Amino acid sequence: MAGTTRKNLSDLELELLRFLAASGPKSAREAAEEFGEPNGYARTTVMTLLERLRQKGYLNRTKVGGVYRHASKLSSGELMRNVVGRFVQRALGGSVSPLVAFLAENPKLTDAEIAELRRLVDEIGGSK
Amino acid sequence: MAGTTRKNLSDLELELLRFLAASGPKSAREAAEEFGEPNGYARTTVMTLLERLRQKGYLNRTKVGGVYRHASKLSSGELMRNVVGRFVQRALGGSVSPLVAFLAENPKLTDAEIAELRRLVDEIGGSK
DNA sequence: ACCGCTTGACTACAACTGTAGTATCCTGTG
DNA sequence: CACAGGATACTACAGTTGTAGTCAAGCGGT
Repeated sequence: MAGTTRKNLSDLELELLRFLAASGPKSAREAAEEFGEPNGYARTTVMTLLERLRQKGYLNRTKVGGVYRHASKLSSGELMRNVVGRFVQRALGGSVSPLVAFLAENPKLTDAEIAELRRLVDEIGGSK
Repeated sequence: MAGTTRKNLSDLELELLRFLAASGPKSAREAAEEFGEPNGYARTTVMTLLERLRQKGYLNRTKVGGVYRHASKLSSGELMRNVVGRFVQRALGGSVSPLVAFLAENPKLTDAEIAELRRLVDEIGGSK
């Protein structure tokens, strides 16, 4: 397996990583401006987070024109899968029922999501 | 709404709270034996956790026959909803798509869960 | 060659977590 | 009533997280 077991991410680290994964590689500067500022974090805070993410193995860093560029190793989708999977393990003890229950009670689903669920249900129902 | 915004739970705290919510009120002794021991935690560790949970407002404590009895304020179901909801906010930025995607890719669903999803889909589809 | 500005490294520090030892306080028993 | 034992409280300590300041190094201009 390709090292899916990286270190834990804190909430803030994850938020930044999600941003990076979604928006593509950023210099510290850009990250600070596009993520930090709007969220009220100082430049140095963002840099600390970037460094921690890097040390935890979530980022690739390459110097481009004298400036580092940080890119998430995981795509947005991979990251999300990872995060949800970890959550299901750690917080739900491996059971997905609470997810299903949550979706069932909280039907703020977009059309796409509904379609996805329908597809899922059909698929399972059909192949069974 | 009745104070849904309690303090954050750490992983371990949550694990213990899930146990309490699922198994009913326990004395520290029982919690240590039934939760701590099997998981390799010392008695005092469990007691620390109980106390932290109590301070965070998740437990009711009543002295019964000279011994405290700790009960989760939330039912198992409420707790799970709470936890999932918080996770969706904090870690997924409010989007449930990753949950749907996770379920779609990870179809280790029980029959009951599948039925629940089907019901959900039908319900939404129907009312639309 | 010097200077300011941009980047990045190092340092800081309190709160929270995981993990538990030690000290104290009841309560029943003799 | 004094003591043993269990129950509870107080204390500890290193690692993580949120949050950022300060210092130093490099580069682009004069």
